[in-house]
Amino acid sequence: MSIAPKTVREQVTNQIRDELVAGRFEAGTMLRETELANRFGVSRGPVRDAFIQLSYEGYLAYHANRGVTVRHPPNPENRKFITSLRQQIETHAVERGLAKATDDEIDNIEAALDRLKAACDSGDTTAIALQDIEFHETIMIGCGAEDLVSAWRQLCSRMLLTYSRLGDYHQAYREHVKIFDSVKARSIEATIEALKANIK
Amino acid sequence: MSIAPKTVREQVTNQIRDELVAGRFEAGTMLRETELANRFGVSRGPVRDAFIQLSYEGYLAYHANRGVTVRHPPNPENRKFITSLRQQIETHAVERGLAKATDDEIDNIEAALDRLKAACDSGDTTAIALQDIEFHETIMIGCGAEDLVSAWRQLCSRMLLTYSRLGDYHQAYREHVKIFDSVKARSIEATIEALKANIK
DNA sequence: CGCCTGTTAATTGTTAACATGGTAATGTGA
DNA sequence: TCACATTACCATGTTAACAATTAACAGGCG
Repeated sequence: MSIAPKTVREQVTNQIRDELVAGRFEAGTMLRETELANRFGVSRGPVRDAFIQLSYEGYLAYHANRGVTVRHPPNPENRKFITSLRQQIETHAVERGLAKATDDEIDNIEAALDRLKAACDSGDTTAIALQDIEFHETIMIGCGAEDLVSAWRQLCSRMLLTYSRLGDYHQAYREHVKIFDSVKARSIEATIEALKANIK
Repeated sequence: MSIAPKTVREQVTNQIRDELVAGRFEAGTMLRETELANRFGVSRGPVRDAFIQLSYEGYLAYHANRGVTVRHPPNPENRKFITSLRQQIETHAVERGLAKATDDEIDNIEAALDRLKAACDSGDTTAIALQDIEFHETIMIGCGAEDLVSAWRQLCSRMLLTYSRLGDYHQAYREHVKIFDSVKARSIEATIEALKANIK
């Protein structure tokens, strides 16, 4: 269920997010509604909506009457702390909800894993970063933790601004396979173990 | 620095947020752009912007082409977990940044405390809830943790949907005085202690 | 009788024009 | 030459009209 973006706003939002994660804009850069609207061939409305949304996803900073700027990635110390919070949230979700996950939801997670594999095979680091996070999100939703997803996403998003596990992303993929296998086996302990090995 | 809402969007956003925290809308209720736009005497644009923003603050859930609904407050088990995360974030902010807080920032925190006092004196529980959270936010910003504020806010927001420390809000106020005194004395340990006593 | 399909009313999605505000360049005075 | 006020430009803020989508309902078919 790779959400097919239907509305113009979603397409614009996704496109800008992709470019942000790809590092196309330097941190601190001011983004202009008109410029992006022209580039995408749409009006300023959806671009505006996208700016508000991406601000609250953590990628952009909003300044009234002055537009948005690209946020700086978190500093190393905060990164460590954020990673710890992320582990706690995903662990909590698995502990509380893995047992209740339906087969349908397991299928969704497997589909997310497939998309991650495709991204890894293509070598497109931006796609890998986004699919990586989406895989984890699918697990959380499968565990019935939609409640925590938005806060969790806030924490992860900006980490992506310097996503660079590029070293060996096939290793990263293998870690995710391991996570999925544990999920499929409905083993809470093994899943948490695998998650901890992956989130770092 | 009680942010004076300048744009229509900010006013609309604040107004809707107030009503949400006040419990004016039942959880699951669908909010209509036109209705609110008429009530506030503005066009649908700013209301739309407010919906997107409040969705990402955690109060509303967005459904493409079908508008927004009021989110349900977190269940008791998640509440406990969220409270723990909140404590960790505020503690982390204080540990890393209290020493570097400038006198100006201490003044801002004191101003926030004054506004909380005014709210308590008035007995307006909605205002108390919002000033409570704003006081904590001001501390985090004072400690240079803007980086973590948006995720932190996501966690707190929905808790407000059932803010009910109403029992004795003068006790709550005293707790905040204690926090401020520790902050002013730049005592990291005492501040963390006071925060832990307050966040529960 | 139940299900499917076409229509309709209502709501959100999008657009382009207009209003407002901020920034930076320009010119004036000391 | 520098400080400061003025002004012009450009970007965002807001609006209202128009387009697209949805869900509900009515009619017809199996």
